[in-house]
Amino acid sequence: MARTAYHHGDLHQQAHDQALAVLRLEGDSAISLRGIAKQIGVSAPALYRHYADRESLLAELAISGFAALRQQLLSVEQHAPRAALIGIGLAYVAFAQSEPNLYRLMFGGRVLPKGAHPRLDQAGLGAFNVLQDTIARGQRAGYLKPAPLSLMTATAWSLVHGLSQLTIDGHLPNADAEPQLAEGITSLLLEGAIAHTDAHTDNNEDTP
Amino acid sequence: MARTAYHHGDLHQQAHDQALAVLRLEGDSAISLRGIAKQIGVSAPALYRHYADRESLLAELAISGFAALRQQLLSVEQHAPRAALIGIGLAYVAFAQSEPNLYRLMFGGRVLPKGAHPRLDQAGLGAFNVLQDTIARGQRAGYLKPAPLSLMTATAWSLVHGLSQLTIDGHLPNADAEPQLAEGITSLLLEGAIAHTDAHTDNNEDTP
DNA sequence: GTGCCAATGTTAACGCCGTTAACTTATCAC
DNA sequence: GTGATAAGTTAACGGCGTTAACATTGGCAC
Repeated sequence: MARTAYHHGDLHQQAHDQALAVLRLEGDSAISLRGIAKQIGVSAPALYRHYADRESLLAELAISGFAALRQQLLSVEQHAPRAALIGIGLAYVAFAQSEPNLYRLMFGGRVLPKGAHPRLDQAGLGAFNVLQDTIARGQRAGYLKPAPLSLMTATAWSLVHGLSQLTIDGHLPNADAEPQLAEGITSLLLEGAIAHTDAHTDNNEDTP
Repeated sequence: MARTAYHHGDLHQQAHDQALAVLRLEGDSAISLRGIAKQIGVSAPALYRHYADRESLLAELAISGFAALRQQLLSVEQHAPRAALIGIGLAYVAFAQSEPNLYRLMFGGRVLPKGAHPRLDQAGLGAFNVLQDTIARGQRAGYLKPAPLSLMTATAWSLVHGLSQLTIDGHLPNADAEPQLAEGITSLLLEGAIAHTDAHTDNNEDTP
């Protein structure tokens, strides 16, 4: 069976793209199968040949979102431990801010109760692992204290996820100095996470 | 106009309670005005005498959620700075875990785009201020370093909010040791936030 | 080439939803 | 009592997800 052009063409991909466009502009609640079908120029039940239901389409959007997040995190320079850790935090928050509606879908928790969609869980782990690997590298380099890896990863992820969510929803009152905020927050956490080897125990900022 | 019993009774409050019950059991997307009206024993348009639309009902649920969160945070013992800070973090996460669907509604971001509902924003600030006051107290006591208050508050809030969201959605892989996790995370951040006065630079736990 | 099968599309319909319009009823002020 | 008004009613519109039943088309066996 050809995947290039059949009755209509690659309806699967077109529906995915159209749904992503609606998501970006109006959020996931504005995604309707009937609306997508109409804008593609196809009948609504045709979508059910490619997606089991509306939730499956949203899950696929979230999966591609996690893949994109993973790629953005993988592109962070990994030479200097401190720069890598701060860089990955900034990259994470930057992704959420560049795709707020997609990020809300990925972590909204309303769709797909976490164990229902194996591919979605795996995609989330793929992004999570990049963060964990960076922290493990910082530990092996002796930059981070040898606390349990799971604890440090959970802490770092909680921080960047919380900051992402709060900023894209406008909850932080003084979000004006936002880039400095992300860096300042990451640095503040790092000061509690670095190994105190009599080298950098105090305010050791490397920002101009 | 009496507020005790009219045609039906206190429909406003009953609708609120019924919606909250549905929210707790099935999440906000399961809240339908028709369903609530039917279970109360009233006609669906009757609800429009008390709520402008479905979003207003959800906003009111979120407002009462923020009030409940504020009360829970206010009940934290405020004597010792470190105990107060860890206690408020644990209380915050405990609230999210005890009311996951309500917490998702409060911070979901899909409903009420942040500036649309003034009472909702004010309720959020009410909870936020308790956290900020605790941090300010810790600074005045000399326990926390004199970094900008907005930065420290944003960091703390990001951390507890992120941890709450990740745990209630089951994203943290090893959430088995969850109470220890919340405390360990809070302590880890604190080690970067406390003032290093040659008094408690290392692992200075005050828990049994 | 022909014929069949499975994949992919169509229209019609069901039941639910939010919301509005038009109307009815009960309570309070006087 | 008698309006005015708040609080309820039924009827209806349009949109939604989803399913059933039917139609079409591409590709493969022969």
